[in-house]
Amino acid sequence: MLVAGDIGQEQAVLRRLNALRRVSETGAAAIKAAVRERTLKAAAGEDLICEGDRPDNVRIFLSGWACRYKALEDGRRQIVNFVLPGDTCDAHIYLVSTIDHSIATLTPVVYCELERATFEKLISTDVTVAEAFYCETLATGSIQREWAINLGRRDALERVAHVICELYERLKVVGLVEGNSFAFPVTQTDLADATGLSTVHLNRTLQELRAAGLITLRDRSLTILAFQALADTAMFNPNYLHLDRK
Amino acid sequence: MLVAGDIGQEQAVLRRLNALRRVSETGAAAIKAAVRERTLKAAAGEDLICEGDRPDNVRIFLSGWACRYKALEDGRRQIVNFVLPGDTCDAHIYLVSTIDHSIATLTPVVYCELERATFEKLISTDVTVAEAFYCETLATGSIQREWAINLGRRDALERVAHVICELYERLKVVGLVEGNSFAFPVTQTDLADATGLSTVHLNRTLQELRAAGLITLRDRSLTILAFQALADTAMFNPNYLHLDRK
DNA sequence: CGGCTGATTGATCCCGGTCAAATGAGGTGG
DNA sequence: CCACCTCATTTGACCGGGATCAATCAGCCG
Repeated sequence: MLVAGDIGQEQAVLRRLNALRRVSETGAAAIKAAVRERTLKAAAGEDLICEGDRPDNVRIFLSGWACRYKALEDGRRQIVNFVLPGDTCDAHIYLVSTIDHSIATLTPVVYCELERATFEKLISTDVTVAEAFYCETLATGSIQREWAINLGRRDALERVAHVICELYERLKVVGLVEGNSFAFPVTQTDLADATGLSTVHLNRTLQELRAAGLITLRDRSLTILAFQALADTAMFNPNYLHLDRK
Repeated sequence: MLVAGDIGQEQAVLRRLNALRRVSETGAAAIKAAVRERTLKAAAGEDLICEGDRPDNVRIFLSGWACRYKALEDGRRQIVNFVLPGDTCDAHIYLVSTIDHSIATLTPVVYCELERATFEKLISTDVTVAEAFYCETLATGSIQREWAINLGRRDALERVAHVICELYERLKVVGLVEGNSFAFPVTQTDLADATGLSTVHLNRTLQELRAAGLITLRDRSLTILAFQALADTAMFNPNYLHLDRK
């Protein structure tokens, strides 16, 4: 139920890229064509690529959730970012010799892979396409910086609230928020790994957010009951997402 | 004393870019020429650009240290990265509409600013130049991800050790390590903000590293007494820096 | 029904934060 | 040369947020 129908899935990609930087008509057509060329599926809980691998293709996610993560030798794990429908993973990644993090699916996903030549052809067709993908890279970097302050300087309640606000904004751009609710297929273990908390404390923090009347979370569906209050407790400022929606 | 002589400062830039991805002869010449075009100086403790500003130029640092940081309304601050000689800040940044973080100098610095047109001309002269700057962007993103796991999943001792290992490797590439020592012009307050610790605890952690015989730090000079032991306690793996030195 | 995964709760502990003060190293003006 | 100020480092005492350990519970599947 998290995977939308196969037709029109490229809409998420266009919505996301257009929110970052407007793409021309011809550019949009080229993206659609490229995306349709090689569409793949993966089940939940699969590693699409692992730290240490040689980089291969650029991946564009059409539906479902994934995450980027890094692990320490002793098993500690940090999710460094979520990958949502419409997100592009690592444009130009083929320029480096090894991958520095892993990407795992959290749900069944539909995505497309573009080989280097295909991707380079795509961005050379139209300067607005090249710029949009560049903005995607810049925005991903910006999110990563925000996560640094989230992990380094916010306390547990602020941290969890912040991640929820971010996901809400990012999902809204690609049309996956209805009212103030969205599918939230993330395990508490995953959310703990994303916020740098233990699962026990994450659970208690979620309960605190619920008790404060800020969110509802059950059956993998999250509802924000009071967005502004949630954003205030998180000190959330959406600028860093670079989604210039009017 | 932290600012090297004005002649040949572009060496750091070339050394760094070449470590990321080899640049052609003509590309190197173009970079040198562009860097010489507009060289600026700034004192220690200045903000070169602030969160919320409109992006202006691409900056390439020739000497001195700076940092990128983000701050919360209540004054909490997180340094999200250090900027070292040879580093380029935000290639293509002019594509987004507002800057999401600030850059402050930690020492007097010499850097150059390239306007959009100049930068675009530079990367269009030679594909190896464009690719090298792309790799710089990718490497910066990779470092940011490593910092996420550092802040989220390593304890104080591991964290501080890790940052030191990273700085050692990055400085070595640009020739700023002599033996196992390098200039370390970072205040304990700054280092605390980089590691997400309080200054008090950072101080105690440094003492622990000293007591373990891993480092020496005085008069703004840091010596690594036992690199492998330090890397082991940090669980440091340099792959994420993407410095493919032989 | 048994087994599995994920959510929840309780009890205890400790890493690292906070508060407060002392020490030291320039830097400056009289 | 000294008094004084500022900024960085260091130390001591105490506290609390969040980790850890250990069950229990709930839903789902074969």
